[in-house]
Amino acid sequence: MTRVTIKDVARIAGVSPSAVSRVFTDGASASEATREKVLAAARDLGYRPSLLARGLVGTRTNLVTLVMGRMNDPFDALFLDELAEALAARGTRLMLASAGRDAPGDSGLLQALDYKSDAVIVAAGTMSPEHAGLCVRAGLPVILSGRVLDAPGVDSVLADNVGGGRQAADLLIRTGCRRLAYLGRGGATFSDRERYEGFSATAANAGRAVATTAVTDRDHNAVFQAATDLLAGPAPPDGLFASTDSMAVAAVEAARAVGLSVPGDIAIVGFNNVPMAARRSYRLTTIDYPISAVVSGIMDLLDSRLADPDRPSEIRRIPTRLVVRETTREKAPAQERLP
Amino acid sequence: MTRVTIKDVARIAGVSPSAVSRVFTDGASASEATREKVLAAARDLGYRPSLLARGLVGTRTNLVTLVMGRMNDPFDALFLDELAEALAARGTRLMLASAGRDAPGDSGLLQALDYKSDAVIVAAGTMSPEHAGLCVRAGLPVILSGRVLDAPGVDSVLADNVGGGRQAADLLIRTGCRRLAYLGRGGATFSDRERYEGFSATAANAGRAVATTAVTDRDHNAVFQAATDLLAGPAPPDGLFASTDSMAVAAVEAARAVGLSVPGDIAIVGFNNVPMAARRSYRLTTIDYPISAVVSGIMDLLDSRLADPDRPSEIRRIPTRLVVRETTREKAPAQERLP
DNA sequence: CTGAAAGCGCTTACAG
DNA sequence: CTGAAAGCGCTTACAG
Repeated sequence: MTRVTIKDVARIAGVSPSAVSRVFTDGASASEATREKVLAAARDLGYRPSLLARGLVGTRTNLVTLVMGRMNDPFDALFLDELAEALAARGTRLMLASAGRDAPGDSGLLQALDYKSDAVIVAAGTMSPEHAGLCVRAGLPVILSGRVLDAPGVDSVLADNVGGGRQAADLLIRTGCRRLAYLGRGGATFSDRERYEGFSATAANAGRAVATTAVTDRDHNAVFQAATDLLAGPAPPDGLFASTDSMAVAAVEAARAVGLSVPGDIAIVGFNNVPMAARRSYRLTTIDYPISAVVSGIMDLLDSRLADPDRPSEIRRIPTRLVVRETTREKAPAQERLP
Repeated sequence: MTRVTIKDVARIAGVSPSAVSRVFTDGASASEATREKVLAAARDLGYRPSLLARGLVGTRTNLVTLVMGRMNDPFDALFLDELAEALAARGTRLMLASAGRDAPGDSGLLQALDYKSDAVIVAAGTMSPEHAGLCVRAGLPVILSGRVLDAPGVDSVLADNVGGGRQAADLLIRTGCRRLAYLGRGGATFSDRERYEGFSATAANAGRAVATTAVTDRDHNAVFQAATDLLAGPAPPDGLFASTDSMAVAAVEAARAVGLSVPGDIAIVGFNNVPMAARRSYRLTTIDYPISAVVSGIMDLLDSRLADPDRPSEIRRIPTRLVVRETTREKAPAQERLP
C-alpha cells in the first residue's frame, strides 16, 4: 500500500534523492560507488520510479496515445499489434484512446493532453484541422496514420492507396476484364476514397467504366447481400475490386452463391492482405498493405518531430504490393487478345 | 507549449486554486457563483486538469493497465475492442502493456505500478503467483481474464472452457461420431488445457478415445499442415474439436483438401465464434465465447475490488453456448441408432 | 463555502 | 561528483 519512493532508496543507500535520481537518468553523472549503493538499495526495496512524478516534472513522458475506432476489421488488430510492438521496443508506453461515439478523433486528441503524451497517433475518426492545430500549438505532436491533413506540424504516413487502386485496375484490365466494379464504403473513409480514386482513374484511362456499390454496414452479411445484388444482375461485372479483404471475401462468397466462377466469370481483388485472404478457401488476390513499413515510418516521424518540433510537416506514402493468388486470371482469355 | 494550469484558471476566475479544484471534483462544495466563474474561465482558457498531477496526489487514477500478448487470433481484437469500450463508458483510461518477449505477464504487471494504475487486467502470458502477490501487496488489484490463479486478492473471470469442451463432445457423440480428435496447442495455454479437459473427459465417459494433435505454430499454414496429416491417415477421425475457430477453419480446409466431406465424413467444432466462423465458406459449428459477459464480469470485479480491496478473491466462470451451423450433422446417421 | 499551507514523487538548475 | 532548494500541477486536510 505504501509506495517505495526515491527518498527511501536515498536513505538506505546513504545518499541524497538527487543522487538516486541521477543514477536512474541516462547520461547522468554519478560515481561508480554511488551507483552501486543506489542500485543495491533500489533492488532490495523493489524501487520503481513513479512515471507520474517523472512526467509531471520532466519534459518527456515516453507515453504515446493512440486514437483508434472500433476494431471491426482484422486489419485493425494487425496494425495495433505491430505498432504496440514497435513502441514497446522503443521503451514507449501506449495509451489507448478509444473512439467515443461522438467525436472519435477529437476527443482522443484531447485525452492525449491529459497525461502529457509525447505524441498522439491518430488512426481513426475524422480529424478537424482546428483540433489538430490546437494540439500542435499545445506542443503535442500529431501523427496521422492512414490519412493526411493539411495542417502545419501534422505528419502523416499511409499506404499508397491510389497506387494500390491502380495496381488492382491494371491487373484486372490486363487480364481481360471489361465490366469493372468497385465495392467499397461509398467514400466514407479516407482510404476508401483514395482506393476508389486510383482504381477508377486507371479504369477511365483504359476506357472502362466502373460500377460502384457502397456498403455502410461492416457486418459481413450486409456486404454479402450487397455483393449478391451486384452480381445477380443481368450483366454482372467480370472484374471487381473491393476496398478491403473482408469485403472482397464476401464478394467471393456472393459470386459462388449466385453460381459465378471465380476467377472464370469474375475476377476479384481485395486490399490489405490480411491472413484470411491467404486461406485455402479464398486464395484471394489482393493489394498488400505495408504495415511494417507504415509503422516504421510512424516511428521515424515520431523521432524526428520530437527532435525538432518546428520542422515542416511530412507525408510518407508507402508503396503497396500486388499479391496475385487465385481469384484473378493469369492473362486475358484468348479472344481478348484479338483486335 | 505552455500549459494552462489550475492557477491560471484561479487567477482569471478570481478565486483560489482550491476552489477551482473543487469545481472539478465530483461532490465537492462550491457555491453556484464560484462554479460559474470557474467554468467560464476554464472554458475560455481551454483548461484540462493534468491527470499526471491528479494521479500523483490523489488516491484513484482512473487508469487501468491491460497486459496482452501478440494479437495473432481474431478473437484477441474482439476482446480488446469490447473491453476498451466498456472502460471508456466508465470513464477509465486504458494503458496497453504489450507482452515483451521475455516475461509477458510479469513485466506488464510491473508497468502498471509505474503509472499507479487502479488495477491491472491480465489477458496474456503466464502469471507467477509471486508477482501477482507482489502487486496485490503493493495495493494494485489484479484481475485475470481467461485464466485463474490461486492467490489471495486476485480475481478471475473466464469462459467456462471445460463446459464448452463438454458441449462440443456431447454434440459430436450425440450425432454419431466414433473416432474423436482434438486439435489444440498441446496444453500450451490455460484455455487449451481446460477445453481439452472438458472434451476428453466427456468422451471418456462415453467410452470414446480422443486422438490429439498439438500445434505450436499459430500460422494457419502450419495448422493446415498438421490437420492434413491427421486427416490423411488410414482411419481419420470423424469428429474433431479444435481449440479455436482459426484452427477449426484450417481443419475444414484440410478435410476438403484430402477429399473428406464436412460434415458427412467428418464433423468439426470450433471455439470462440469469431465472425469468420459464420462466413458462407465455413458455416462453422462452434462454442460461443461470451465476450460481453466476460467483460461485464471484469467491470464488476473491478468495481467490487476497488470498493473493498480486502475482499476474498472471486472467480467468475461464464457459461458458453453451442452454436450449431453446418460443419456438424443434425443427428446420428441411421446405422448408429441400431444396437 | 473558501483560501493558505503542505505534500504527492520526482527532476532540474544551482552551489559547492 | 554531490546535496539543498525550488517547483511540476494538483488535492487534501485545516482554519476561517
